[in-house]
Amino acid sequence: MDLKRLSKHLGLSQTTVSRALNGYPDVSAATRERVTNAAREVGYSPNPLARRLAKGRLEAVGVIMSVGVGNFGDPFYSEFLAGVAEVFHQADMDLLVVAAPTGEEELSAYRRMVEGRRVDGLIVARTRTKDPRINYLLERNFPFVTFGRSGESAQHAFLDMDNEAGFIQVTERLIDFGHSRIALINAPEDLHFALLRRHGYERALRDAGLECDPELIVEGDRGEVDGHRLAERLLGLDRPPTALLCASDAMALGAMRAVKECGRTVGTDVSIIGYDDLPFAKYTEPPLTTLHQPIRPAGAHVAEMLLSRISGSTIEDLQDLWQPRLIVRESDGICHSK
Amino acid sequence: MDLKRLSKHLGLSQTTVSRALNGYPDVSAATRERVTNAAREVGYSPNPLARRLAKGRLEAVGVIMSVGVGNFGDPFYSEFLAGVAEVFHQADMDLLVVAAPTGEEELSAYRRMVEGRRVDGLIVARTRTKDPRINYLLERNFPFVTFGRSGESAQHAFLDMDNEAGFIQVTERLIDFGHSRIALINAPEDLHFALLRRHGYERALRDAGLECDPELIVEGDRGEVDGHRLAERLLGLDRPPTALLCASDAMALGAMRAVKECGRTVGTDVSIIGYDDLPFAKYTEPPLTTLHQPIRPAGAHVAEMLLSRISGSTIEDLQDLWQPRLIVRESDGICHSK
DNA sequence: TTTACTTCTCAAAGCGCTTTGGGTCGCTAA
DNA sequence: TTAGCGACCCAAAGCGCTTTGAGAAGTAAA
Repeated sequence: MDLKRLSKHLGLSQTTVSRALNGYPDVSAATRERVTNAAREVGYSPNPLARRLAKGRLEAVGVIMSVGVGNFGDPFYSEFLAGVAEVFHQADMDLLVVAAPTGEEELSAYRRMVEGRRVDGLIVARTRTKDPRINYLLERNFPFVTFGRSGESAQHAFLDMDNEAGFIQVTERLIDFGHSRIALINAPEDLHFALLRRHGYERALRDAGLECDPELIVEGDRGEVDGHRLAERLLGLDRPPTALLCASDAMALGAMRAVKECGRTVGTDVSIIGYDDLPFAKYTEPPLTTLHQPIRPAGAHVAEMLLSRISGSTIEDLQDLWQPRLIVRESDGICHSK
Repeated sequence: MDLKRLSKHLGLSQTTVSRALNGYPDVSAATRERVTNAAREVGYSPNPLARRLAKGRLEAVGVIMSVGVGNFGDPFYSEFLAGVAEVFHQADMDLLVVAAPTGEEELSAYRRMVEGRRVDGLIVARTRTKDPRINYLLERNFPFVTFGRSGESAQHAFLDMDNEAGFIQVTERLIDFGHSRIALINAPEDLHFALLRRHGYERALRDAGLECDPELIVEGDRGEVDGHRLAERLLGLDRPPTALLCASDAMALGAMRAVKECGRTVGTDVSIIGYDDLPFAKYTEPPLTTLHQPIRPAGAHVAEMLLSRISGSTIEDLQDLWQPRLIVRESDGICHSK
């Protein structure tokens, strides 16, 4: 059923029916009522394509997942998208998602979205310090908000976890436990959050007057596997660390294995702290101390920010920092080495 | 830049330019060349809205994630969507995703998609035996393909893992190890795959002439938590099981904890087998024996199936069953109880 | 020279909405 | 009585494409 037939059926013009349905004030209450009822009865709903074409708004937003090869098990997007999707659904906006591997192809996916006029705005996650996607969007002056800051954060809307504060907190915790050789098993530092985490780590170390041994800072991107590999290497050092700060629970899990394999015990001999608070973290042995971040709510919040960005809010009002929450379990503790 | 301006610029009609760009045979090679070049130069790309409106095709498909509360950490959709999204991106189709909790609201999300003419087809995952979404789509005769079978599988396109075969295999494996009291910690059985897994389990038991004790079949839906709770209960039975077959790695992880808590050791005293082969499964203690299913490729395949369904393929040609792959690690073994 | 095709191009009619820019009608105020 | 003003309603012009139905030009056959 389309507008034409509906209006014919009602003996009214398309104009009037359209305006009645869209809440314009220049139609009488009686007419509006009649129209609304009829519309409901015959199950009329406007063709969104036609509506959008006429209005010149897309009523759609997009998110481009940057997928790696085989980083299965990363629950991030599941949760994040759930939050995002729900908000846009409420707002009657379409959410387009595409998956592209980081790199040239990724950028072309962005171009397709903006130059192909498919969406009114974009969400970008997994931000990098030097992020070509952000530069691109900035220079096209296209509405977007990021989850995570970047090198250009001042110029765009974002929600981010306060990674620096989080890592200051956990590093201080380890220092308080008496650890002085604390290693950082970080994510690749082109990811901006990883950089900030290192800053937090170094800052806490410096503030406590501790040496900041570059040998103790390593990075990798393959979760458990790299966590294991890197921890192994660290523990083999002449002066091995007594605590391992990991950029993710997955890495922490790999690190745990490495610790056990060289005959020491996690929590007493060497402390481990993760990040993410994945459900399995409660069930590792020992249960993993970690930092919690509410991904789903974050997704929802980013979505809301984009909505208000699109409707004209200024960037300054759209820059939020959330605090991660420390979840104390049993994988860390007092330093027993001399 | 729009068609009108481009064609004016070229001194041609919109018709010709349009047809040149869309590969119609009735335009001379020279003209086509001229048009294509000009289009590239000025960066022309057709407005998808207008195109779709004119063609009467939406060039979009949708997937509705059924999100529960707080089932964070479920990497399923991350992987699945990555596969799906990539295929549709290649095919130049938009992928719409919405998230809705199971129930009435979920169904209305489906209605919005089909009656609101937003997509040409849908993908439905996490199918249930009696699945109102499937019934709805069936009765509207709307193109869709599911990941997972349902009570109505005969009537729709699907890709599914052969859950029954998978569970026959692992159950037989445990039987071969000498286990006779094997428990099944299942997902809620309204999820069709859970039902099929039980069938496989029961079938293997019967074929081996073993008793099929209903006391040993339990279900839950909260991953680690329920795995732990249910295993605890099972181990407290008068005649406790010596093997726990779990519907997911998450549950298996919870179950492992329960086993250890009551002082027995996983793999020798009680065998545990999971399902999913999440990355952490390699790093549990002991490493978890499990069934692997390739989610990302599955997503991609489902997407391709939908594409061919939309372009007219018959349902019979679109019903595939993939075999899960057994990953043997160390959480199961010979039964040592008398 | 016609006739009959090809080959290439185009004007115009949609697709299903929204919006602009008037109208018409009945009332009040002058 | 008439101008002026709300309150309602409508015809028509887009939005930016695709597609239909035909026309013009050139070529080959008769």
